[in-house]
Amino acid sequence: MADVTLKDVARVSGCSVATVSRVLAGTRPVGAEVAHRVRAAAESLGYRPNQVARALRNRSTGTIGLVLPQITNPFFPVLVREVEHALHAGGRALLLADCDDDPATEANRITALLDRQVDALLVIPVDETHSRDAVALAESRVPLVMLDRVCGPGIADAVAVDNAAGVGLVLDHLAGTGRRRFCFLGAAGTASTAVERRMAYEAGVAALDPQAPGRTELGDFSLEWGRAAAERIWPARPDAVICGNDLIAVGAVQRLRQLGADVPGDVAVTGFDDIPMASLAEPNLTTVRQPAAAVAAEALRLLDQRLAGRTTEAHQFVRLAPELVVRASSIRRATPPGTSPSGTAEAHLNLPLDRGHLETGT
Amino acid sequence: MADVTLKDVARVSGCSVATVSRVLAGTRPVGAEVAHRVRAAAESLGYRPNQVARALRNRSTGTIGLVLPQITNPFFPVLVREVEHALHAGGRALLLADCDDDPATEANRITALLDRQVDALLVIPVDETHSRDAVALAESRVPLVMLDRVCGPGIADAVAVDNAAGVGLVLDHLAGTGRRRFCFLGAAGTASTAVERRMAYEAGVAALDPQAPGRTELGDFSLEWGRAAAERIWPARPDAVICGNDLIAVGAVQRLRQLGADVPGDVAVTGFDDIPMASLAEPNLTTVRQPAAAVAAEALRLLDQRLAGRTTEAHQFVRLAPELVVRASSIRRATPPGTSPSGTAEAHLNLPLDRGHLETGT
DNA sequence: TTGAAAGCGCTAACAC
DNA sequence: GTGTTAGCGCTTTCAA
Repeated sequence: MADVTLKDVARVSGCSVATVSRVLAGTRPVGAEVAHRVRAAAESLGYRPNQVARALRNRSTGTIGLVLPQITNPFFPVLVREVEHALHAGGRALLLADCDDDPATEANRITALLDRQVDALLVIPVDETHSRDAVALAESRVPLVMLDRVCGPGIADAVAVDNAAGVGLVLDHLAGTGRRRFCFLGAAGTASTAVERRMAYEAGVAALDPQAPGRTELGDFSLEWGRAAAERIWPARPDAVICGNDLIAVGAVQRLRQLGADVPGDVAVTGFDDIPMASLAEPNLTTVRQPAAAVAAEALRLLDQRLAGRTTEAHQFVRLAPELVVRASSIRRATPPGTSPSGTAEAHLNLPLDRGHLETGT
Repeated sequence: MADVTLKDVARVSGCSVATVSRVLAGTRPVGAEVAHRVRAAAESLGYRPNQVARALRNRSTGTIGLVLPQITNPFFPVLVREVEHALHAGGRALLLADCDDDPATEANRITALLDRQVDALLVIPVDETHSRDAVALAESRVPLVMLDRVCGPGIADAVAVDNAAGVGLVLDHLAGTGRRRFCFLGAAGTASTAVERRMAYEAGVAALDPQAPGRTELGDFSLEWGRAAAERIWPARPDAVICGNDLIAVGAVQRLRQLGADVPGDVAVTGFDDIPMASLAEPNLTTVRQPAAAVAAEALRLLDQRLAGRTTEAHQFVRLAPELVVRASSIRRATPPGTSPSGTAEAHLNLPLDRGHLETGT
């Protein structure tokens, strides 16, 4: 039962290892009768090709590495699932590496996977700048595609959601439902998602609310920080809190309510990503959905393209369109409360509601 | 820069591949001067041992497979993280397989990983009965440890939380805070966690509330099902809803509130696992915390023990103690509402509050 | 202490 | 069509 090799199958079926290999791989024509004998022998012996030997010989392990910042970040598991399924469906396997949100760890993980001769790498870079060198180095050794987050331009193929467009959708929606005092709770780091969302917000909000840039808090993509930031921002009495991701938004909603704010009556709160938690928060969170399955599929398509050999072509950067998911956290009630419960009504700006879109397309 | 082999290092340092191998592996004494030359050459060439070749020769890939039901189940990512970090710290790597909660897929994934010559397998079985054969087969080929969930007795080493003890903690807590009409929303399947929690509930609740067994709903470990089940159970006006996991509990709380129930005023709701979402739900969810880090560490300890050779010893089954985390969803308010808001006060049983514990220990 | 050589299991020339 | 054989890159006897 243990460790049946080609040689065993050859002996039992009375032919050479080469013939057996050919039958099993179907790589070259083989006599029908012999082929049958070989297959029968392989079957009865329970032969399973040793993938390590095959990998050494073929210079291909059939293994893809996925390097991500933190598997406990609730947006990533769905991405992992999509990637895993696609890979196994193609007879490949997934080596997973978790970087603990640390670029140094990320560099180590990447070299560890390269040492293991992965055929290609999928990387969600921890940081737009600090991940650059490790990613660039890896890209020179093996096909590599960044997904969800990216670092630097032209460093490798990449697929990500159009974060600017997503923020644009949020601003349109909030402005269109009468919100006028915006603020932003985002991540300070240089993860590309953090940067892009922050920049898009600044660019888009200027026309809507000139004071808004002064009401920006930057920390990290966590729930705890969302709570703390909400506390700092609330005295400015915004009527719309745009958050860099769903975790921040959920934390913000919790704290705002504790502070006596009515969400969405006094203040709308929006997130980004549409993690499972978003639809469970109280109130359900308006957010920007990332097309996770499409991101994974597109990343693998780019990878297969590189693996198929067109390795010299220029790097591709695919941007996928996000989708606004409007839920309770940003919806004006049919019967608005007569008085501003917090007693701090503010002057509102008057601006056209249908401002230009922010989407940048590809 | 690409593909420096032992032979290259040997040539540059002017000695044989055998010597180079010995220097780098430190496996046998080598002349100090030669050793130095070798190391310098390896360094300057950027030599990295090819793990695949090493694996073929050593009959060990340094790779561990982790097979789990669904990475999107929010309890698993933390387990994955712990396992991944422990493995990489030991110079090993993690092959991840996601079974889509399907035993047939699970069997395929397991053989795929075995074909890739994983040194050992960590398995969270999808199902107590349907996963059995595949796990048993795998266990005969390679060291294998089940974690979190188990299947069948004595099929392999296993480490899991003491689910019965956990349910006991919940029952004690609820009974001790005056709850008297219990009901249970659990999973119908034969995942071991589902079975053990269900059985423990039935065994433990009998003495507290003879009618309780009639108020049991069984479905699956999902939020959606938790919502539906809450709707079915509410007409019976329980004052305590014990759920098989946190997802069910969060769903139940949502629907109960929609139905006008006051949680925890009218009815306490408890979960199991303490996933991140539990502390975010409104109200925060009382639940049973699984010691995820300890589960992972213990599983790897058992694995290393097997890998170290004591392969003939009897299977070990380690049970880890859970911890009750009391949060708002089960706490009686300091000032209880004078009237039962739902207007359906029920007769309460009178039972001693300090019933015997359910814990079974190891 | 060092080198030559065998061989892990497989595939692909290259012969016949 | 089929067999023989040379490696893939590494570790480890076995000799020297």
